[in-house]
Amino acid sequence: MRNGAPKDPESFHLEDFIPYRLAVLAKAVSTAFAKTYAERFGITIPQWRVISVIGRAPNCSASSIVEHTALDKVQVSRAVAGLIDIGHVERRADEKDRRNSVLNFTKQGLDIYEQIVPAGRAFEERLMSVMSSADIDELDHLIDKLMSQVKEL
Amino acid sequence: MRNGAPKDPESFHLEDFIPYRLAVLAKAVSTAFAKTYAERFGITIPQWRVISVIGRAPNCSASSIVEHTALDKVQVSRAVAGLIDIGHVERRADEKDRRNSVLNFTKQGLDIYEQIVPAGRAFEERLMSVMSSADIDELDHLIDKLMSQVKEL
DNA sequence: AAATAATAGTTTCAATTGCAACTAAATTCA
DNA sequence: TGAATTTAGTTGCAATTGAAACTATTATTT
Repeated sequence: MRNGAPKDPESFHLEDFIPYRLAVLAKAVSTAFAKTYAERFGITIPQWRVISVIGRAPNCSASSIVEHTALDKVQVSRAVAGLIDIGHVERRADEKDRRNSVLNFTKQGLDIYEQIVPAGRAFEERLMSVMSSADIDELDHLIDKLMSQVKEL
Repeated sequence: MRNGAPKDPESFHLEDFIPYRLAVLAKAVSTAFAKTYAERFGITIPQWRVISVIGRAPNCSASSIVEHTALDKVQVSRAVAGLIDIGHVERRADEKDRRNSVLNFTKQGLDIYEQIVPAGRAFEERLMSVMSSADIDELDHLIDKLMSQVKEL
């Protein structure tokens, strides 16, 4: 085919279209992962992300969670509220700036965190077990590259 | 570190976690892509998928759309209903089996389809423009591999 | 042939989400 | 200082989504 020639619309295959393929893959991965903790720990995907950030950065604020989770402030607010409801997280006000919340695990929340992180690692390991370490490096690299490019569009 | 030694939960970085990275990337790509057609054509992501299938397979049924779009039958039903509402698609009953619908573009819908496919290709091209063709092959291969693996979990 | 089950697709209702408006606290500006 | 602005986070409301029940039609069983 001549270079740059228009292609027939009919020759467009959704299943080969990268945005579609990425969406389907990401959804399948998220769903499979959520199944490993949803019933077991009674938390949602946003709550999982929030827990992982509080674990790394105790005493953090809701806005620092926003920065580290690709969740917006409404999603974080609701995820945190849910975690407080079920007794995994406690919130106090920052005495230096009372607009900021200071978030930490309860004893129970810490316990969940310590189970959840190994479970996440185990899931990732099973997911990646079919890939060589060169594949994994390549995947990381491609995700980074696509992520920067999509921000340019 | 000793092989297989337990890692500190604190050393878990969400931003390096493949399921998270895939979810964030896929969402960014879908959102960026949707922006290129949402206002311009007034359609949603599921409707985009439905249009692309009807274009390839005129006279198709809703269930064949389900098979080709990773949408469930409720999503397809609603997407098709919306496309009928805005005059892009028409539905008749299959005379051989009146449970099946037979879906086709209206004249207007065909017109949209013929604009939308090149727009999709152009988006994909811009997205992939930073990647070598070896990268693209690798990406396709990695997506396939992950997709098969996730089904096993 | 009548009853039963299966298939295609739709609808209902509850839960989730997303946006905009809101409250409260801190900061800047006049 | 006091008024206006900005920042942190929450809430209300409308739109979207998801699961289960439902309708209509065809296929199967007895």
